Amino acid sequence: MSDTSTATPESLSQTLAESGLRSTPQRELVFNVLLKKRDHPTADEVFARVKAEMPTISLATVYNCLETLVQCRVVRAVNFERGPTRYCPNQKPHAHFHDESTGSTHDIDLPPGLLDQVKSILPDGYDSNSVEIIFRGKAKD
Amino acid sequence: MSDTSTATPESLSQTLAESGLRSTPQRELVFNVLLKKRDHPTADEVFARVKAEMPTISLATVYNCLETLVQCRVVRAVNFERGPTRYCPNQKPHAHFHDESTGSTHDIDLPPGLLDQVKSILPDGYDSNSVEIIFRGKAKD
DNA sequence: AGTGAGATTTAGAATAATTCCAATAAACTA
DNA sequence: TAGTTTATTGGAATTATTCTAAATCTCACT
Ligand SMILES: [Mn+2]
Ligand SMILES: [Mn+2]
Ligand SMILES: [Zn+2]
Ligand SMILES: [Zn+2]
Repeated sequence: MSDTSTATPESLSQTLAESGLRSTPQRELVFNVLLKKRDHPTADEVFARVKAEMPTISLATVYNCLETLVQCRVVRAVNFERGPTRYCPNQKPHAHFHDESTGSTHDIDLPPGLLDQVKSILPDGYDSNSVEIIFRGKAKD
Repeated sequence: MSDTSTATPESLSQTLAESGLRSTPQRELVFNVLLKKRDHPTADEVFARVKAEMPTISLATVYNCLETLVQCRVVRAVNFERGPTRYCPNQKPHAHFHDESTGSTHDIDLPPGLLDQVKSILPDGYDSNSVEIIFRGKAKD
């Protein structure tokens, strides 16, 4: 059973190509680091993880790569409070749960139809192409 | 018919007092400016509007007042993308619609029960005390 | 009314995250 | 392989916000 929720490493170079962008070791590594530990890291955290494998990479490049991955829609940028942007490789539509006691962020699967249901509250004249749902609270564990 | 969705100017000093804080001309004015034009201004925008009436106020004070109003829960801080925090005096539970073509933000009323319905998707062990819903798209007008 | 304690405001310095820039390097194309 | 375009890099610049320390204000108490 293959995971359709995220692009696989092999498919990244294809996705990049489809956008007229090149596959580079930096882009591949940044993406792999996001896939490996899905804790919604900041750019700085991605930088630290990536540097362990590619010590010469620069922070500017990490920002560039993340931006590129977001443009290609293989990664989502998440902002739920002032503070560094966080990055998420989960391609499946999902909500975010921000645990206020630990500071950690969890993905919450959405039951089919929920997004449409939520979109249906929009008055006439509002045409939405994306819905973001953010929970805040405390999670067991 | 009184508007129960936002605190009235008179009630602010009471709300402040309940939190052990003082009512000051700066706090009152910052709050009134938010009530007067509900376009989710940034701190800088609030500063500009407030300065028109109180030319000696400082930006630091505007930040301080906004922070105070958020603590007292008479104002909501809104962050849906990297970029300056925006401030909203609508106390009623509501969603935000971010119009990508104009950059403007609209409040969307929530039908009763919707928040509970959305909260009900949370798996066991997740205890949420707030839900935020953000739409992105284009609005007529 | 006068005094002192604590709260608030203020200007400017400091910080954090991100973006910009101009030079180098790498990748693709012909 | 030469030429062209795209990507990476380190450092400077920018933006939004927070911090700091001094001045001012408010309130409670006399
Ligand atoms: Mn970051
Ligand atoms: Mn601002
Ligand atoms: Zn996520
Ligand atoms: Zn609002």
